[in-house]
Amino acid sequence: MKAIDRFARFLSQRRLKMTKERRAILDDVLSVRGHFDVDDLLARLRRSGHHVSRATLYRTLPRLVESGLIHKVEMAGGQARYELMVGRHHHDHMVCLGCGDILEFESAEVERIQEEVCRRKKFVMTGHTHQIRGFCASCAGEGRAGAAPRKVHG
Amino acid sequence: MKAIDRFARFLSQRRLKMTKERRAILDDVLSVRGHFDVDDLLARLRRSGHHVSRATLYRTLPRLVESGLIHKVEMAGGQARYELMVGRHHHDHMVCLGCGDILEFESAEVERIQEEVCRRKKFVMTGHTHQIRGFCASCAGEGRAGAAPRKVHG
DNA sequence: TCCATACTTGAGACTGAGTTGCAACTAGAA
DNA sequence: TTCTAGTTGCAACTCAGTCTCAAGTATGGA
Repeated sequence: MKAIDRFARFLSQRRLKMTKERRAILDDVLSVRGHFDVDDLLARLRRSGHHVSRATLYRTLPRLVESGLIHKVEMAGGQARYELMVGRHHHDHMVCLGCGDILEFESAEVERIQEEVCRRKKFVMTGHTHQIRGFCASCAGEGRAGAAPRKVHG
Repeated sequence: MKAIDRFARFLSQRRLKMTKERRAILDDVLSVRGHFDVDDLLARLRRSGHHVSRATLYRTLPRLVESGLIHKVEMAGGQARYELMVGRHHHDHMVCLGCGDILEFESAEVERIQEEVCRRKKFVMTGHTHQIRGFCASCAGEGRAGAAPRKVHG
């Protein structure tokens, strides 16, 4: 089933509407690979001639997250990033403090341990965040002391 | 070695000064058990007659973190919490979306896997965040649908 | 003990990410 | 086509945290 149809179904199931703004946002999101933030998305939308307001974008992204089409990555410092989840399964992130790059990793074992921990404490898990911070191979190579953290778009 | 002496040494090693504000903040932090945020701390300081400004508190907390006396816990949504690390070692958190409670867990195995992952990708880890979100035993018990997330102090 | 000075402080302005109120607009069921 | 609940853009707002700057102070040295 195509992503747009999944979203349409998701919306109609809760009496929400498929507007041209929502369609434009989803189209754009589907065309990106890797991680993006609100500004990336907004800039790309404008470039492609769609004038979606920042407010609408902020209102739509949670819908896309709920529908399972994208995933929100909470970064330390409070700004969020997103990534497409269509055809992918859960993974966690390594964030480079040098170049801002995000690497992915997954570990069934970590998932298993988490579930075990929750069972032991009778905690009902609804989600988790597992992020490793540090320096990627190339940033570490050029000497991490010199690599000041910077925000990288795109 | 007492915490205050550790902090004094930490400060003098980098030509920073031990002021009465910093002493008051550390005193207060040492008296709390569990997790706290900036407002908790500020309120307690005022109650105990110390008038430390918000700005100073925000300036001092990173120093306490660097010195290893406390640890910063980045919460989803962007507000930070802190916890005393004196005499404790690393652990991660389970955050209850119902009552705001924070449970702790630790797993040497997860740490091991993380290191393995980093080695494989030649990533130099400087830190990590591993948070499980969900509902604690008592909030899950009373039916999680009804438990709206709320912010709890203390 | 006194001094010099680099480090600190408080107040308030500011920032950046995200949210909200509201009047005008619109998707989509009937 | 009509009706109405849901949606939009804008601008004002919130919230956590940062920054500026003038006034104050801890601390090593004379």
